[in-house]
Amino acid sequence: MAGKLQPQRRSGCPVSISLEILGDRWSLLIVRDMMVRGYRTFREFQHSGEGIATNILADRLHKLEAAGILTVEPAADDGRSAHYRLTPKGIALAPVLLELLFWAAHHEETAAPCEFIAQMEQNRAAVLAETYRRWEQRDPTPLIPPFSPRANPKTTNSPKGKAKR
Amino acid sequence: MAGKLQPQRRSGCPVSISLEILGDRWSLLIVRDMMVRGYRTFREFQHSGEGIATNILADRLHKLEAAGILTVEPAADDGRSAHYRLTPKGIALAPVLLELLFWAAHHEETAAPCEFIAQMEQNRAAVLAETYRRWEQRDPTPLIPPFSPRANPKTTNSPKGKAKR
DNA sequence: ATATTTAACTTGCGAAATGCAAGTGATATT
DNA sequence: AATATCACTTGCATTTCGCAAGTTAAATAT
Repeated sequence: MAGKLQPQRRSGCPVSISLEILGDRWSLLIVRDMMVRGYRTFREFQHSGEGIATNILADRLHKLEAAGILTVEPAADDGRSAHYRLTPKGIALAPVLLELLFWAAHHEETAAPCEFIAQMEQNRAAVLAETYRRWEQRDPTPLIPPFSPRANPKTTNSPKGKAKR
Repeated sequence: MAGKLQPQRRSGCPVSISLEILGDRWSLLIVRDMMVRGYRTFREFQHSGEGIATNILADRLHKLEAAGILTVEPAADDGRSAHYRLTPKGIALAPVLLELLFWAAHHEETAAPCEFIAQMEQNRAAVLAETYRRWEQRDPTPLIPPFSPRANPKTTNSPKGKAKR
């Protein structure tokens, strides 16, 4: 509800502005989940592997919505659930995510197979086109399977804890 | 001196790893200063417009060095000063910065002239090649002039304050 | 019809990061 | 010899983060 508007920018530099909106450890990860994995619900983000806390997740979803990067609407089939979706402004982050992917794949030890990365790098345009198609057609099948399936077993409010009382 | 090694990764996803290293409001801005403006000294980063606090700047420079993104060496001509320089891993962030630049230029109100942006988008490869050449040859002339020259007049430890006593 | 789950949050709280102003020490300049 | 500059560091108040637990409404099971 609180449509908090940005108080002021520290400069007019586009890079600086990007970082004011997206410069934290979680925002782009949520965008990744929506973009390449087809995630749409709070629950899916929560269990996507990196173990984001629920309060932080709620906060980031609000901020991304306020920034015009995603929208929310109640799920048609389940009154409890909501569906988050990238806006055109949100899906336009695809090239940024792709370059971050390539950079880390080359310079850090990641779970991404080199061969797979090389293939994507040679077909950059096709990968982006397919990403865009999936978004346009609301195709929720994952573009890329999650690397390293069981990365962080511990999750806040683990369903394992079976509500003691 | 404290070469602090990353304790552990939250997942093997390259995007996630990128964000663990670069996911804050300042790190990529320092990389931008080095890459496109040719900045090399603490002082230049400090006065680059966005008003980073000196303790944060020192911290980020250490972390970027620890991550292998930049190196430091004492300045040849001035014993007080140090020169920071991007490593190959650091200059490889050029495509990421470029995409962040394009994204904000299209979707936010920035100080970047549309015409200028359009030209860069059409010559992406050339822009990257020139960026790389400048780095390789240690050419410090700015690739892009700072947008919005006088953005944030207030700076920590402003030199205006003329050391009262 | 009632009890139990489930989805999506919110709240409380200690720990860590951030931002600001001032201070320090080693050069360099006047 | 005195002063200015560079690259930090320190102290401290404020903000954000991360974790665990609690809440509300809607769906499902009994």
